[in-house]
Amino acid sequence: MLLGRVARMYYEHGLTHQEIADTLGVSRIRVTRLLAEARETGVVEIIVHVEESLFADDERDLAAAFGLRQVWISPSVADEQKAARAFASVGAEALAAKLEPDAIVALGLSTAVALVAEEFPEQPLAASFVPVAGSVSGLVNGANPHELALAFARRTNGRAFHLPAPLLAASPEAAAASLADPGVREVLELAARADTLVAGIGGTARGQGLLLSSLGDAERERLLADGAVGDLAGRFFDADGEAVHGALDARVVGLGLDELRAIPNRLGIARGETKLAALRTALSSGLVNLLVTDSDTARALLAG
Amino acid sequence: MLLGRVARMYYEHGLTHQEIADTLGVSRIRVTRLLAEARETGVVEIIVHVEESLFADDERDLAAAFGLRQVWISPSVADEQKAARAFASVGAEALAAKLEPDAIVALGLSTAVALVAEEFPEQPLAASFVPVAGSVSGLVNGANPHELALAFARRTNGRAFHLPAPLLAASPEAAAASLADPGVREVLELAARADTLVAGIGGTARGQGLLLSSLGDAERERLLADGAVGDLAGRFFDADGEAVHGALDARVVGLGLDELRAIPNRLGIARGETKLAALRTALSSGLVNLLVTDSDTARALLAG
DNA sequence: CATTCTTGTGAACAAATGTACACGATCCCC
DNA sequence: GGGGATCGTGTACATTTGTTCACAAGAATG
Repeated sequence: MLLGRVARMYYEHGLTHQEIADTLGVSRIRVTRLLAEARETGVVEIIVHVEESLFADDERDLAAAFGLRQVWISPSVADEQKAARAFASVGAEALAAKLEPDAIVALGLSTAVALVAEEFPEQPLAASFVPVAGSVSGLVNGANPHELALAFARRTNGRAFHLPAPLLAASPEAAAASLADPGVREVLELAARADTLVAGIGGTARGQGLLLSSLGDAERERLLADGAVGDLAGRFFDADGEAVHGALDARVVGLGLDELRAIPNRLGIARGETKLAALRTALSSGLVNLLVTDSDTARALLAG
Repeated sequence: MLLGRVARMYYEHGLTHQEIADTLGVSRIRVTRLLAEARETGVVEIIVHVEESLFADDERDLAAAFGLRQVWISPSVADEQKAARAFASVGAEALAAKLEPDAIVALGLSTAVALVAEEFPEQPLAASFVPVAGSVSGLVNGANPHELALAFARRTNGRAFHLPAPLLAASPEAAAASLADPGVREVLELAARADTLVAGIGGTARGQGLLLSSLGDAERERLLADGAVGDLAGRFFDADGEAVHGALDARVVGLGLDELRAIPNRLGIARGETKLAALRTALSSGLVNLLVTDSDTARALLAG
């Protein structure tokens, strides 16, 4: 149990890596790595005894300003990688707080939610994770709803459902055919009965989000012309938070905006300047009633 | 609650001091200090989940070799200050493990025990701490039995007893007079009924320990001539672990060696090459049955 | 009111920690 | 048995952390 000895020498007796290496007859670098391992595996547990959250003020203000049930804010830092991880871990905390055992969780496709899945603590919850829309083809590094469901299910010892359909069908007819499939119907009906929705909120800037980047410029222009300001789980909405019905919308295989809105807990996960407009609308129109964002975005929302 | 925010940003989100300083608008150095404070005050708690102790093998071997009930070993490091603190904290752990609520603890004078007192965790035990011998005059930085008792009592919300007498009286007659004092008698009788004795073990090298260093060279030579190899709580013993009766012994105001030996838990706290001979005798003759030492001393004892 | 002490601060430096890279061993899959 | 991937390792370096020092503001003391 070298790991444990090293961990105790370091954390309980305050020896340096070098001193530990000397007494144990191993290299310093090995001690460094053992300590990292000890932290990762939970042999070393670090607890911060603070009830209040990091940005309690802003969280309260934001909830009040937009009539949200609860808000979680992660610290913004220059280092994008760190900011992303912090954001994801706050997202995981938020979801964990809202999740009861045996809950049904509806998942929108989103890279943000994918990161949350990676940070989600391992705990037996026996929840069901259900995609609200089909999958994107090609390489999308784990952001497909189905993969999200799998990742969450693995961590919570829960069940993952698969929606065997594309997010965007080739034509409205193809979408209708997909929706008529009993397997697809069944899963979407389950998603519609979810207790909690977890979804990213997308903006309309070029290349934003998985859905938009899979479209051509022409289709994007069309969306903007129809008044789209952002999307929630693959469904675009306008400045009033109402669905943008059109050629694109008819090709999406997934729950509609009204069905999403009928889910009691709707956790929106988004940050960044490019998402501001979409966020404002989604928040003020009640598309989501729970929010995870970062401190910069929070301040921008409060300032606006 | 700046402290808590800093602690969470650092330990939960992994930001660096500098990043935290930037987001919070304070200097980096201040963040460093807040984090140190958070650890000290217990806002941040670090737990190492390891059952087995650091030197489990040596502890078992040492206990077997000398017929001890239990042994605790602290890591030896080159940095003397760190080694001393590690030693003290292991000593504190050992004592804490043996201490039941309302226990009576007899305390020998010893700088080692003084360090243990400083590291002793704050916990309500309501124990009684009783000196087994009188006090040394002059500046002895907290190692006087009386001060030890106070330090322990403060940390455990317990009671400290005072033995109003010198450790070493000017003459055997003066010692006898001290011992005849009802206040002194009472406290010593209480000490004799203690559940646990905590004492350092002294060697006979020049300048060693509080008692020896207060003696002249002539008296020291006399002791050696009488066969003394070390002392326990102010009482010198010979190679058989038997009391060295003589001029010096008659001047000590405190429990005798036989009275000390009658205490059920006898925790000896000592480390270092200069203590080896005294330790060997104390251990093999059963003067103590519980031992706290460091890994170097432990190995030397096992090798010998 | 002057003055001593304490307390808190940051700059500059020293020390400790973490990371990128290169090397060698081992395991696996053909 | 030959590549090729993977793992564990240490060196050299970059980054982060902690410590020392000097200074300034405020509190306690004369």
